[in-house]
Amino acid sequence: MANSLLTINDVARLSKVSKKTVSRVINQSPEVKSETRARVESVIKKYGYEPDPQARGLAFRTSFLIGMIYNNPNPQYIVNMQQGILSALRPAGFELVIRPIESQSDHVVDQIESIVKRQKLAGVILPPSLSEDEQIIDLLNKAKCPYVRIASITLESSNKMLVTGDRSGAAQAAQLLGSLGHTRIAHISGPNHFRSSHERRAGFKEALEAQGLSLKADFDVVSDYTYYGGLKAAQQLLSRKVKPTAIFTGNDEMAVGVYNAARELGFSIPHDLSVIGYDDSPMAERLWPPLSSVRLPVYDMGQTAAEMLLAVIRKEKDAASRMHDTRLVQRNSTAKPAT
Amino acid sequence: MANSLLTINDVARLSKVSKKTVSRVINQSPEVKSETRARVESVIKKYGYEPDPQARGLAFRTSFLIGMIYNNPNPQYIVNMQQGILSALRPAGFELVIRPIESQSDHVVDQIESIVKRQKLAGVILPPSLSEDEQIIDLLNKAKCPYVRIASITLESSNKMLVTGDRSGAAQAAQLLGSLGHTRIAHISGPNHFRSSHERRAGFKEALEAQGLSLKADFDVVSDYTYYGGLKAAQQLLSRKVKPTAIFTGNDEMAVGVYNAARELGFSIPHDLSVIGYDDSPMAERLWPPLSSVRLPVYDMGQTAAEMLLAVIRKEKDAASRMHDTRLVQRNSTAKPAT
DNA sequence: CTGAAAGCGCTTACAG
DNA sequence: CTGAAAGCGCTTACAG
Repeated sequence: MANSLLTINDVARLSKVSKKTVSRVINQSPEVKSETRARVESVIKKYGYEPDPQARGLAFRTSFLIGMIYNNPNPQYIVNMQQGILSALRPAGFELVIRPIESQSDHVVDQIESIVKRQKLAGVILPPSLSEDEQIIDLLNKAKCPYVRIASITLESSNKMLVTGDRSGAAQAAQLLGSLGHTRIAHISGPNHFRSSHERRAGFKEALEAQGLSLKADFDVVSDYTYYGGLKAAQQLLSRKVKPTAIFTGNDEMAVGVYNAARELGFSIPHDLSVIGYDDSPMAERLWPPLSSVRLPVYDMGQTAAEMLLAVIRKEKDAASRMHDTRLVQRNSTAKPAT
Repeated sequence: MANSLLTINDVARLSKVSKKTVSRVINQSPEVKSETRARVESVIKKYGYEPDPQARGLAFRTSFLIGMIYNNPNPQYIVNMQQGILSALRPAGFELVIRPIESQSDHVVDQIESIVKRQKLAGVILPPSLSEDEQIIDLLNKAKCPYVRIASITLESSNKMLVTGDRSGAAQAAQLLGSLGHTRIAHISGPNHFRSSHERRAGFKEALEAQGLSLKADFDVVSDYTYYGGLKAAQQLLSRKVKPTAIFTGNDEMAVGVYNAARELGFSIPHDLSVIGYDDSPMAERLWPPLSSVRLPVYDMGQTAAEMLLAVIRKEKDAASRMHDTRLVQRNSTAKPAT
C-alpha cells in the first residue's frame, strides 16, 4: 500500500545512507554501488516510498505534468486520445492536464503561454488542428517546452511529429468505390484551413485517378466538418441534374448529414447512393445502414505521441518521427451503382 | 505578458518589502496596510508575476491540482463535464488532472489512493457511477482529501453532493406520453447497480401513476445502457403479442437500439411507436426522426461541482448541496398511438 | 562511489 | 502591520 508520509530523509535514515544517495537511486544514476542501491531499493519498496513530484519539480525547475491542448470538437476523439496518452504517461509517473481551447478566442497563444510557464509543463501534446499553428510552436520553442504535434502531414522534420496517414484511408475509400463500378463520385470535405481536409481529398483524388477515374470539380465540394454542413452539401449534390452515385465525406458527422439528405430526397442507401465516412465514430455502426468509414487509430496515436514526448523529454537520441495508418472499415453503406 | 522568471524575492525587492509581505498579498491576508498592498500589487501587475504553484504547494503541503476520476463511458458526457469543471477551476488557478478508470480493474481504490496521495490532490470530483462507491469515499475521507460527488440522489447530507434531478426529466417523459394517450408504455432501463437506473425508472413510474397509468412489470425491462442492450430489449418487446406503443429508455444509446429494432421489425417511428431517450446526446438530433430526449445539463453540472469543491477547499461555511434539473427536449419521435 | 552544504520558491511559526 | 529564520522534500554544485 502506497504511503506517502515517508520522505527522502526517512528512506536515507532507514537505508543508512545520505539523502543524496537515495536521490541517486530514485533518478537511476549509474554511479551507485549495486549493493547500496539494492539496500535503498528494498527500503523504498518495503515502505512504499514515492518521491514527492512537487518537490522534485521545484528542484528540477520543471514539473511532471504533461499538457494536452486541443481545439478538436469531436468528443470521441478527445476521450480516446486522452486514454491513449495516459496509458503511456502513467507508468512514467507523469500526469495529464487538459486544456480545451475555444478556437474563436483571441488569446490562444497567451493562454497557452500562461499554462506552459506557470505550471512549468514537462511537455505538451498538440492534436490537430492546433498542431498546425506555427505561432504556438514558436512559443513552445522559445519557452524550451518539449512537444509532440499530431498532424496529417509532416510539418517539421524532427522527432516531434506524429504523422497520421490520412491519405491511405481515403485512398482505400476511392478504391472500393472504383471497384464497385462508380464513376459519378463526389467528395464533401472539411474546411480548407484544416490540413486533414486537404490530405483526405488528395488521397481520395489520387486513388481515383490511379483507377482512371476522376474527382470532378463539380463533385468536389468544400464544407465544414459539421452535420449541417454535410446535410446542406448533400441536398445540393442530390438535387443536381447529374447526381453522384457515391459520396465520400471527410468525417462521419458530415456522412450523417448525407444520410438524412438522402432520406429526405428519397434516395436509398446503398442502393441509390453509396456513402463512406471518415473517423469510424460510434455513430457509424449505429446508423442504418451501418456506415463504412475510415478508422483513425486515435488511442494508439495518443499512446505513441506520449511515448515520443517522453523520449524528447529524456533527450533520447534515437527518437524519430512515427506514423500511424488508417484503414477503411467496411459496413453496409456501399453497393454497385444502380444505373 | 506573463513572465514567470520573476520570483517572490524579486517582487519583494521591487516593492521594498519582505517576501513574507508579498506572500500575504498573494494569499489575500487582511493584515496588510492598504498602501503596502497597493504597492505590491502594482509591482505584481507590472511585471506579470505569478507565484509558482509547485513551490506554494510544497509549502502548503497540498497541490493546486483537482482530479476528475470517472468510469463513465459516454465521451460527450466526459468532455462536457471536463469543460464545465475547467470553466470554474481556471479563474481560481487550479488545474485539472484526469483519471479514467476501467471499472473492471480490480485495484480501483488503490489506483485512486495512489494519485490522491502522490499528487497531494487539492480535491476530487466524482461523476456517477464512481460517485456511488463508498469505498472510494472512505479512502478520500481518511486521506482528508476534499471531494464533490455527482449523483442522481443524495448519498450523504453535506456540501459534498451535487444532485442531478434525474426523476424530474423522466417524469416529463411520462407526462408527454400520457398526454398523447398512450397506455401500453414500456421502459428500458440501465443496469440495477446504477443509481440513475433506479431514479429514472422511479420518476417515470410515479408520473405515470399520477396520471392513472402504470408501468406494468412486463413492460419494465432491465438492460445495460448499451446500444446492443437497447436493440435486444426492443426486439423482444416488439415481438410480443401485446406490444407497447411507446418506449422510454434510460439513455440515448439504448434509444438508438430501439430505433433500429423498430426499423428491422417494420415499425415506423413515431406513427407505430413513440420513443423518448435520456441524455440528449448529439446523436439524438441526428437520428431520423429526431429523438426527443431528456437533457442533463452536464457542462453546468461540472461547473457547479467545481465551484462547490472550491468552497469545500476554502472551508466556506455557507456552502451547501446543490441540484441541477433535467428537462425533456421535444423533437419528433413521439405521436399519438396509432390504435 | 558517497556526502554536507546550499538552493529551488514558496509558507509557517515566531517575534516585534 | 511587518520581517528574519526555519522548513516543505527534493536536487545541484562541489568535495572527497
